[in-house]
Order: sequence, then structure tokens, then C-alpha cells
Amino acid sequence: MDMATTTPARERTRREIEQQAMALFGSRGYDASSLQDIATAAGCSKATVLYHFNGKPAVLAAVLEPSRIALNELVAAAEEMPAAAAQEFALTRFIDLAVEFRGLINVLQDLLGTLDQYPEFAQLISAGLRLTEILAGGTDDQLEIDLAKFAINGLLGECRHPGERSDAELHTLCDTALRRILRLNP
Amino acid sequence: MDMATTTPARERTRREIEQQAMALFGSRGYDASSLQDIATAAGCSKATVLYHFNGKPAVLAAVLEPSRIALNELVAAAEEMPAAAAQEFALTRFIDLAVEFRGLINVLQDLLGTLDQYPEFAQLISAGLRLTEILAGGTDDQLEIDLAKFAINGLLGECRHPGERSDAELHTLCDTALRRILRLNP
DNA sequence: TTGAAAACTGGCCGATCGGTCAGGATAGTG
DNA sequence: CACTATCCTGACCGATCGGCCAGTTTTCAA
Repeated sequence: MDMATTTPARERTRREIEQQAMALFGSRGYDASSLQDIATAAGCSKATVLYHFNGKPAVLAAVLEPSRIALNELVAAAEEMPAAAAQEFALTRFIDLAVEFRGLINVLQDLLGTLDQYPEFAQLISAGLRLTEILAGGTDDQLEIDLAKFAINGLLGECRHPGERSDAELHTLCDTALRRILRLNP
Repeated sequence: MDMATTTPARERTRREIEQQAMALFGSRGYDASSLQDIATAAGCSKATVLYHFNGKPAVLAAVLEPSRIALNELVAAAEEMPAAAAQEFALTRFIDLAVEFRGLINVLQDLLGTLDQYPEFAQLISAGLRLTEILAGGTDDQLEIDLAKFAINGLLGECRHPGERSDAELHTLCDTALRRILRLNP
């Protein structure tokens, strides 16, 4: 039994499929990217994709996994802080995440209406809702909570169209916009 | 020749198809609504839909037509005002439009990435771009223009999920958020 | 009433989708 | 070398998509 190294071929192919699927989902969206597209981009057959992943949603889950973990860690860390500190922390860290994973935001926007059909992503939705409450600063004012949602919507929409803007520019833009909406000092 | 009344049957069926298509596009999106779905909802056959409309994109164009006209009139009116007045005018009137046509915003978000494939909607896109410049107050500051885009993205995202919020609540929310982002006095 | 134009439809087409399966290539091990 | 477990694939499946067409039903004016 070999336990020092994982099987090389399996991992190599899996990662290649994941990376190409991430690129395709990001540029065309989930529904518009067929298994055949992913297989061709990864240099294998469609059957191979389904050999490594148990259906198309499993490919999506694998692609979304790193961002899911990062968002959960962010929310978990913020929930152990006082409200004001959590608000500031969530704002800066969430913008970092949105910029880092901006290619995947197309996917999320695509599936926001149908995400509830995939129970494996329920946790991602609840983390997003929790984030809005933290960003609203723990207030009871429903308008402020809605404004936080508004801000997140604007941020997601802004991160969808890639290319023209650098990471730094996008970061500055989102930071300014969120602070204006939430009335936070820079 | 009868010119006082239009042929009743044709117009009646056409309008029924338009209305059902609008409802389906709004709730499920354009791609997820098949011609068969529209036909069933309208109480006719799929072939009838294609008898009245020259392909699925033509159905979309008909559904989007009222909002397209309204947006064009808004932009045209604003462009004949001084920058400050145009900004205030565009802000209030655009929120009115977004609330009125909120069901269709799902469609626009769905197709933003592929709208350029349909040349009949190029005018709609250019009107949207022109609106952001007007909302930015005619400034040269690129950050302010980007913030205006951010605001529109947030507004569109907010109008996507129907039901829970009343028109008045949605209107107040969008008005507050846009004025905060654009730093306009209420 | 009647005949032609308008409105409508069932059935079919080619393409594409996600997914399955039996079997071929390949690689690591005794 | 031979054997076996893993990796991989072509062929195929049922479903659904947008679209087309021949032919039937309805409408309405002469």
C-alpha cells in the first residue's frame, strides 16, 4: 500500500478538468458550458469527465469548493468579533474574496435562481445571508440590512465583467462603494 | 377594407403570448423558458408562437419593447438638460422604470453576457451606458462613473428577486442606495 | 352561402444536452 | 513476463431544444 503519494494520473486529470471547468463556467456560465466543452478543453472525453465526477453538479461543486471554504472561514471568524469590528473585518476581507474569485461570480449569478435545487450549496447561501447581517453592523434596521444586500449585489455585478479592470482598481472601487452605502469611514 | 378595428384574433393571440412569455422570462429567465412552455401557458401550440413571432429572439424583443422605449425616452429627455438636473431626473425616473419593469430585469441579467449576439438590442445597451454617464453627473472622474455603474448593478440585482418587497419599499431602498453611492442630497 | 385568406396545429427534423456501459489501453506489481 | 486494478473512451440512449412544413380549421367579406 502506497500512502506517501496519491495516484498521479487520477489527480492530474481531475485537476485539469477542474481548472478548465472553472475557466469555462466563469466565461460562459454554468448552463452554457456543456460537459463536452469541458472535456475538449481538458483534452479528454466527456465520458472521462463523468468518470472522475459524479454528474455535472459535482463538477460545479468541485469548482466552487475553495471559495465556499474561504467564505465560511470569513463568516466564522467575523462571528466571534464585536459587531463594529466584525463589520470592518467582513468588508475588507469579503472584497478580497470577491476580487480573488471574481471569475466564479458569473456562476453564482447564473445559479442564484436555481441554487436551491442543489442541496450541496445550501451552506453557501446561508453564509451569504449571514454576511449581509454582519455587513449591516448588527443593526435591527431592516433598511440598513437591505442596503447591505444592495451593496453585495452591486459588488457581485461589478466583478462579473472581467478584463478591463485590474485587481487593484476593482478593489478600490468596491471598497469606496461599500463604504458609501454603509456609511463607514475609509 | 376595414381600418377602424384591427383583426381581433391576431392581436388577441399575440398579446396573450407576449404576456405569458413575459411572466415566464421574468420568473425563470430567457434560456430556461422554452417555446413549448410559452405556448402551453398561452393556451396554444408551439407552432402558433412561431407563426406570430419570427423565432424565439423575436418573442424576447416584443417582450422587451415597452421597457426599451421607456428607457430611450428617459435618456433622450435627460440629454437635453444641464448635467445636475439631468442627474437628478435620471435617478428618480430610472428607479421608477426599474420598479415598473422589475420582472424583466431577470431577463436582462440573464442575457447581459450574450446580448451582443442579438443586434436588435444594441440600442438598449448603448442607452444603458449613456445612463451611467448621466447618473455620474457628467464628471470626468472615472471612479465616479464606475460608481454609477456599481449603483445600477446593485439596483438591477435588487429588483431581480420579486415578491417579498412592495413597490414602495423597493423604491425607497433604491433611492437611498443610489443617493448614498452618488453622494446626492435626498 | 360560399370561397378564399387568415389562423392554427400535429408531426417531423437535426442538433445538443447529461448520462450509461461494455470494453480497450495502460500502468504498477507479483 | 503475466496479471490485475485503474484509467479512459466510442458508441449509444432518451429527452429536449428551436424551427419548419403540409395540411386542417376558423374567420369573414362578397
